[in-house]
Amino acid sequence: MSSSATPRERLLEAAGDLFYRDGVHIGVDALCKAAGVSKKSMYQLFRSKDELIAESLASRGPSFQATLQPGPDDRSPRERILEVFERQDNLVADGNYLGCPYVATSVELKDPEHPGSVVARHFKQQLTDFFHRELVKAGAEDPGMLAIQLTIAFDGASVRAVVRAQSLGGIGVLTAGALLDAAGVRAGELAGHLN
Amino acid sequence: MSSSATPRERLLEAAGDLFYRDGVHIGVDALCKAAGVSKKSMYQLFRSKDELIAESLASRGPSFQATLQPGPDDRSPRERILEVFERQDNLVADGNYLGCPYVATSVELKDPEHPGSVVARHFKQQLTDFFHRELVKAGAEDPGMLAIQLTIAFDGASVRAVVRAQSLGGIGVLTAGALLDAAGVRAGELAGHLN
DNA sequence: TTAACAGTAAACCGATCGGTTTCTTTCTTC
DNA sequence: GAAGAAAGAAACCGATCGGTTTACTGTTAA
Repeated sequence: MSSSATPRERLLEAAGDLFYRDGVHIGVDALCKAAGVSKKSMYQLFRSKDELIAESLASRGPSFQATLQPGPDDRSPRERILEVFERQDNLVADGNYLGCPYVATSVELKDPEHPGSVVARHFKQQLTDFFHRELVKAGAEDPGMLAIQLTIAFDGASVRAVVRAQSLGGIGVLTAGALLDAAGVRAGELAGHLN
Repeated sequence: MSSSATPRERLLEAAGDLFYRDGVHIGVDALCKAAGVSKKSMYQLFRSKDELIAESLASRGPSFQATLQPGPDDRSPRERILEVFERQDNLVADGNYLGCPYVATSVELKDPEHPGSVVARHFKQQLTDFFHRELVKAGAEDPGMLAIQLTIAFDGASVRAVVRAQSLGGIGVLTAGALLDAAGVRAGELAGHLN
């Protein structure tokens, strides 16, 4: 039950929800009310609203990662990469999708030195790193470059879902597939199978 | 000189600048002060701040289009498409790039029915339409799909520039090129030259 | 000359902003 | 049961929010 969680946990959860749903400009009063925590407690637990923004983003990192990235299995790197885009497609299709929380926060904050922007940059890099690991396994020629291209496809698809306010209908998966095709990363292929 | 422009023009210009630089949550007082227009005049010229957001976005549409899309020339569709990504690369490299104004506004507003979001959706479609026209000229197999993929690459590259707060270094051009490669749209090729 | 108009400056409205403070309740731990 | 810490409720701070109103200043046109 949520009221049994500590004030800190309740604040982080409410902040994650409300900053995502309404944007980081939502007021501290509304946030504390939603969390069932007094402002006094909030300002004892966090130095400022800005710090709460950053910490709430950071606390959701592992959960977002688990949502998007498949755990270890024996599928090919290409399949595991495309799985990320399929999961994104499902997230969008489920409704209430308002874009990648890290991107949204970065865009709203404007300042790249804001603690929230720093956290966002860090977690965005983790998705690129996942792509990179898989591409190395696949023996891709330029895994660094291709991992960035896939991240671009991911964020571009996310933006499309937000701007058009509709489902992606597999266009993200297709775009990622096209990028993998262009780089010669084929299905079922592992580095050891080459040559 | 800007003070010789009409109050309406001054408001639209200041709104375009400040909503982009600081976000749409900037106050009406600061905006009117920057425009050198009284709040009374503003509320006579625009029904609400929300309408001003939408109108300022719309008034900048043609200028943004001219900045990104090449005019008629005799280069190949592929070259003209890649030109868009080169111009985006230059925009980012010039500094003070805070992402596509339409995407930023959509993300900040959250509500897809907000008049600003409607305008943003409309102008984003115009970029996709440009890609589509060029791809038809090039005789691409599925110009509608590919035009969307290119728009995804464009917005993904834009997001990357914002989140990482650094130049793109040609990654957008390369990503678009890879998508065109995967679809078989080659340099110097026009529909009439096929077969 | 004067009446109408367009525009600015600034006060004003209730509400909310981020943040602090005071007071009270609740819970733990002897 | 008493002492002490933790945390909630709510008042409070100056500033700002979107929006309205009043009062004054130019310009224009009859």
